[in-house]
Amino acid sequence: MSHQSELKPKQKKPSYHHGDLRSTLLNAANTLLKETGIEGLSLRKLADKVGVSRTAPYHHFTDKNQLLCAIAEQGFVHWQQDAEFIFNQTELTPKDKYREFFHGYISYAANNPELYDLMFGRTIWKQNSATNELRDVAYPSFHYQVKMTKRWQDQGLMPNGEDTLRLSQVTWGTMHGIARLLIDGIYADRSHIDEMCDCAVNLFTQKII
Amino acid sequence: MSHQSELKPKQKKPSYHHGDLRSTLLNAANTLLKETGIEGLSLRKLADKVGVSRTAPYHHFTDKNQLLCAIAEQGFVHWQQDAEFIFNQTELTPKDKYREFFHGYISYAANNPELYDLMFGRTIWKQNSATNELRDVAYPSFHYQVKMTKRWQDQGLMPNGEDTLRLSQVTWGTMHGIARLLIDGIYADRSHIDEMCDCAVNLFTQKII
DNA sequence: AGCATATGTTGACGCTGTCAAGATATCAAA
DNA sequence: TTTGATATCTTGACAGCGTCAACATATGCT
Repeated sequence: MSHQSELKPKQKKPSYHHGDLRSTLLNAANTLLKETGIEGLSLRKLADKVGVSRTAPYHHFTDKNQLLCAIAEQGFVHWQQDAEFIFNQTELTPKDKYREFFHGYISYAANNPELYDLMFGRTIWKQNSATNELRDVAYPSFHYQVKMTKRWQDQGLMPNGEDTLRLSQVTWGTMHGIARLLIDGIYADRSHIDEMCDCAVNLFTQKII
Repeated sequence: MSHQSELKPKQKKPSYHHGDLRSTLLNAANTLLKETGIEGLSLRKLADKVGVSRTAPYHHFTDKNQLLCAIAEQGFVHWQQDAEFIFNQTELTPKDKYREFFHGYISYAANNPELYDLMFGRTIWKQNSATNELRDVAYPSFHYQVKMTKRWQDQGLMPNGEDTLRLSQVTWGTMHGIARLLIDGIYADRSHIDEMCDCAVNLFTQKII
């Protein structure tokens, strides 16, 4: 109560109401997530860090789950932007674009392990706990990947004989699997990222191009 | 105290000491894991189910983590046996063997989602929380996979140009990724398992064989 | 001005993992 | 066979967690 003034920097007059608690919580949650991982992220610590009482967040997120979904939502937006930026590079050959995309995906995961874990992990997706808002952002990202796979097939970069959806699931599965092996530290090391990516790209793309 | 006799079936005389608590706990934990997942598996529920007090398990496992590692350990033993059984099938061609192995891996994951999640998930591996006993069982399983990849290369089934370790990481990554997508219900459905596996096998194996 | 609503607070509950201290059984040595 | 060490199991306690209920205060509309 008395120490609140110190903890709300951008507020001229310390007031009972925070004013911008939702986004402040989201930002702090992102930081806390990076530092301590999903397991270490508790609503109480978060509220404490922001300087509000433990139950204040419940006026902005019905659930801990909703908070996690909101963080993941932001992650998907960024991720989608990154992907589109690469696909819009006009000076790259299709193969180089795909290689870039593959490396970018793995790098994103390796550089934001906890966020990746949240976005693509079981905490959210298992047991249908993803919010509708999250689905609305995430599903188009998934579809976008399928669309690009179709294009790669049309361009002759990837085998035309395979069903597009299956091929997309397999190539995405590969990126996802490598990302997870790296993040979880299972028999894969960060120093091998480039070699692993190149190896995968070689396997998936036709020799001709 | 008075109800203990009912809860220890294979014990003639109900006694203060359980007699075989460690393995009883492991069995019950496996069941509980299947039913409720890692998140739902608590030491207290487990102890209650077995009919002992909440802290009794601590005389057999220093930690919840140690219990989880012990369960995963059993999983790896079974998993390794399954893999070896396939590799020892003499009447199959190398490609069919590989296909069988791939399908087997994914099926194992799909049929034992919670166990797979424990064996290959971040709960255990992240932050170096795996016990030495678990490593002693798991690492050889990983190496075995590399050994088999080398053989597939020698047989001309997989491209010889790629580094064996990288190739092994990529193919395993693919299986792991597909397994995770299935388990976590992310844009992959159980009904597509066979098609996805076949697609991946096609991509990884040479057309000639 | 007054009232509904949004947003903040403390108190409480049951769940969790785990430590400490005490109870009881088992086993080896005297 | 008695004794004492050790293994095993017990209850009590603590802090941390998510979350509900009840209450307090600020904001905004009529």
